[in-house]
Amino acid sequence: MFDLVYKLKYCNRDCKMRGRMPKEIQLSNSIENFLEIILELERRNKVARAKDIAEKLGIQRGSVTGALKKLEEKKLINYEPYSFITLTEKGGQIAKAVTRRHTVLKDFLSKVLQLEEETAESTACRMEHAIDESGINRLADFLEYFFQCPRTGEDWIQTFIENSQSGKRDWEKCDQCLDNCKTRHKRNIF
Amino acid sequence: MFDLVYKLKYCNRDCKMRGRMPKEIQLSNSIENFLEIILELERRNKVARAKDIAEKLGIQRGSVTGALKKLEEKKLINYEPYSFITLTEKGGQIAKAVTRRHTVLKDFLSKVLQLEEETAESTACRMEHAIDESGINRLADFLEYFFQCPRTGEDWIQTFIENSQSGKRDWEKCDQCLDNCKTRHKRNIF
DNA sequence: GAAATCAGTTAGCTATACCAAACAATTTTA
DNA sequence: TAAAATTGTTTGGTATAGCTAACTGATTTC
Repeated sequence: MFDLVYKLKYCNRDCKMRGRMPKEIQLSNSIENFLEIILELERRNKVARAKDIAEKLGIQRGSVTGALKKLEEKKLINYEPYSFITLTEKGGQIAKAVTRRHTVLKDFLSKVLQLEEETAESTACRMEHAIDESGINRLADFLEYFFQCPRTGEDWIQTFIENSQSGKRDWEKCDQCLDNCKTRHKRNIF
Repeated sequence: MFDLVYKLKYCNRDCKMRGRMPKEIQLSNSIENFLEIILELERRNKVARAKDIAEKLGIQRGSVTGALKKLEEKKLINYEPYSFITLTEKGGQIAKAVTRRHTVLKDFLSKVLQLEEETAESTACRMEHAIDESGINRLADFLEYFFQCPRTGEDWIQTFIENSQSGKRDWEKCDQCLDNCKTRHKRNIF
């Protein structure tokens, strides 16, 4: 029945809009957002409340009730009418994974690409549904290594930003720059 | 009427799922995908045909007709029933922008993060709708600078991948590594 | 402890984005 | 050029994800 989805090459495999995504395979962006926000509220207030979820997501309270029922059906939250809301084990795991994807992406956007705080935040929030675990793990590794390796890190970014703003490329200075790397590295070791 | 969308802070501003996105502000993922594929087909065959669009997107021919009508309404394509399909000026501009976002993201995923071809492709296809022009421009700058600067580029990536696979960090070798950078840089200049 | 307020639910509605299957137009080909 | 095959459209339907407004349950407050 969902054969087509798998027959496709490249992006189209996962690009199809949501109307009829096989449930057991992937959660919709909307559901991932719900879980993410419920986790946040749980951490802050022990339990999540429909009103706060609605506020955070910028949707009406009425829309929340429907979504909660769906989350309950999928056994992602503990919920019955008028009760408080908590994540199940399964729901918690997914919520944490989504949150991690968000954080890693935001770090890349703000710390490496130096996008503004708000832009990084909103972009990460949209991207977090688009990258899988292997991808996000690689990006996390990248970030870690990037800020540890003497060849990269803060000062590389500074030079990159300067260059990308001015458009100039001054390869005369590279020798000096590499020497500075060595100096900094020695300072960090001792 | 759409006030709520703008009042929200952080990600939620743009994270809301599609049912009622103000049309003049942003195109849906689905529409961006249509434009992208029509551009691709146009470049290959001069015009796009519903059948090929359906195939590329992995949807039924019937679903294409409906979408084409919407695209025509928005003046993004030239279309009337049973006609061939071409992009309007406006549609072409958007299609090119989407395609560029796709390409830049894919380059980052495959060339920097070294994700497999297919994973990079499908991830880029999902991410391309999530990043704005300023973000993609910065990422493009990043890629350009990353592969030009003697401190980064191919060999940095190789070391990063080795390190991220083995998990080991051998900061003893950094001096040698930085010297190698200088040597390579000299070779490239002369 | 009753009235008022706040929070959650329900009901009915809209828009997007798809599907399948029947049908119609266009091309191909025999 | 008529039948067959292909391509495009229409129709009626589903699922998601939201909306508003009326209503109901729970909690304050006086």
